[in-house]
Formats: sequence, structure tokens, C-alpha cells
Amino acid sequence: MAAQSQYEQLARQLSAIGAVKRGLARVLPNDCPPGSIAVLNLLDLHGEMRMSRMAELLAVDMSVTSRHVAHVADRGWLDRSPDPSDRRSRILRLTPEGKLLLTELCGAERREQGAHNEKVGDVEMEELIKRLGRPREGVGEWR
Amino acid sequence: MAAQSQYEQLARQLSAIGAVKRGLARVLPNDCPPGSIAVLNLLDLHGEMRMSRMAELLAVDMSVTSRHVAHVADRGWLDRSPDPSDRRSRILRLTPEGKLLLTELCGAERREQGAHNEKVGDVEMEELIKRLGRPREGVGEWR
DNA sequence: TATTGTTATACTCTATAACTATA
DNA sequence: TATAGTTATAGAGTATAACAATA
Repeated sequence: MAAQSQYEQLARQLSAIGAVKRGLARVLPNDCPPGSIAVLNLLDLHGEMRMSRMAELLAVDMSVTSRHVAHVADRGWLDRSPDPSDRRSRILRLTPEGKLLLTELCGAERREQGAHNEKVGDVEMEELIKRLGRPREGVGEWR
Repeated sequence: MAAQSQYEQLARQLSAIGAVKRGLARVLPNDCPPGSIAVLNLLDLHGEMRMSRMAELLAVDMSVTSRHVAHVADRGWLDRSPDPSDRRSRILRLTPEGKLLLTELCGAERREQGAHNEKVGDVEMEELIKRLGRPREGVGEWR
């Protein structure tokens, strides 16, 4: 088992990660909080899906997902249609307006991250993503 | 420079990390939110320090630090004395009560993380901590 | 009766800006 | 005038619980 001191170090790094996330959030336009971007991004990556699937991908409660999705739908960035086969469910789809917004934001974020990216580089980023995925495997069990 | 798709993956992993953090936060007792633990933990690791140093270690604004510290001080877990050499500053010190609380909580968290830890292991954890530290180097520049 | 989703409520964390006290 | 810290305010995120509609 990993030593206690390592968890303390991990906590430190998680704080730092929080700072990075807040820095990214700061460049987002008004009316488009981080939660909205997350929804749009996942929809773009995985294609249409139901609320429950979105909640799973976001790793938050469905009540939270519902609010984020409502915010995005109110602005016409995604479409919520009842599932014909189960009318309790709704199917989420990215609209052309939503796709456009996402494209514009990617450009803005890239400019913002310029100096940062050069320091990290492809290989480092790949490793980081892999490592971050590892601890997640156990989450369902100890929660 | 790392590809755009990698940042999308990274965003996913950060969401997952968020879920892990919330899971840990859930086992904390009332009256002792995550922010309080962070303050106590840093004080235990680095010894006495000033507010500005604490804010730096927490990676948040000093106004936020002030609130967390006040919460902890109100409960007698740390001591805030004016710095004799500069009475604008205050020196933060962990009290015996604070140390005791920290010890108790470490036990609780360890139990909670049991299944999780065994999956990750020492080497993985070490690597993860190292990797997490890497991207942080550039934060000051692009922020 | 069980499941999908929504809404009401409450709590934590965060930054910005205005303010006090000291240097 | 500049710096260390505090406080007031406002905004984002989150979960729990009660509720509606459908299976």
C-alpha cells in the first residue's frame, strides 16, 4: 500500500491541478461556464446520448447534469428530444450552433495554453493522461 | 505541441479526479470542510508560516486562505500570532488539538481508501505525483 | 413498484474589490 | 505610497431529497 506521505503530496498536486482548471475556466466567455463546455465537449466526442450516460461521463450526480444540460439547451447549443423507445429518457444532440461555439473556444484555449504546451509536449501529456486514468479504476469500489 | 484531442482526454481525467476528491471530502466530519484539512495538513508538513505562504501553497487567493484559516483558528486547531518583526503579518502554528484532529482523520481516510490503494501501489503513486507536478511548471507564465 | 429526469434547498469553494493596519 | 491581511459580495459547482412521468 502506498505510504501516507505520498497522499499528502498527492493532495498538494491536486491543489495545483485545481489552479490550472480555474485558469482555464477564466478564459471562457460569459454565459458559458465550464460545466457547459464539458457537456458540449462530451457530446462532440461521443455523439448523441441520454442524460444518464452524460452524468456517467461527467462523473457527477444526474441532478447536476440536468442543470448543466438545461443551461446549454436554453441557449440552443444542444437539442433534447424524447427517446421514442422510452419516453422517460431524452436524447441529447449537439446543434450546429453548439458545434460552432466549440470550435471557436478550442482556438481561444489553444492560444491561452501556448507557452504551457511547449513545456509539456506530446509524450509527457500522453503519460500524464495514462497515469491519471489509473487510480480511477478503484473509485467505484471504495466510494 | 500536444494535440487537441489529448486535452479533451485530459479534461475527462480531470473530471474523474474531481470525483475522487469529492469522495474523499464526503468522509470528513461536519465542521471540518476540505479547505480546513488542507490548511492543517500544509501546516503539519511545512511547519509554521505566514498567510501569504499558505496562500501560495494552497494555490488560491489570499482572501480565500484567510477564510479557511479563520475557520480553523475559530475551532482552536491553529494559532495566529502577529509576527514580532512585521506586525502586519501573522504566523500560523498548528496547536496540539489540530495535530490530534489530523491524526484521527488520517486513520479514517486510510480505512476509506483501502481497496483503492491496493490497486495503485507505491510505484504507480510515485509516478503519478511526479507527472502531476510537471504541467504545473508553466502555470505562472500562461496565466 | 422501479426508473428517468427535474426541481428545491443548502453547502463549499472561489475571485474581485473595498477596507484596515502597518511599513 | 506599498504591502499583509480581512471582509462583503457574487458566482460556479456539488449533493440530497422530494417530485413527476413513464415502464
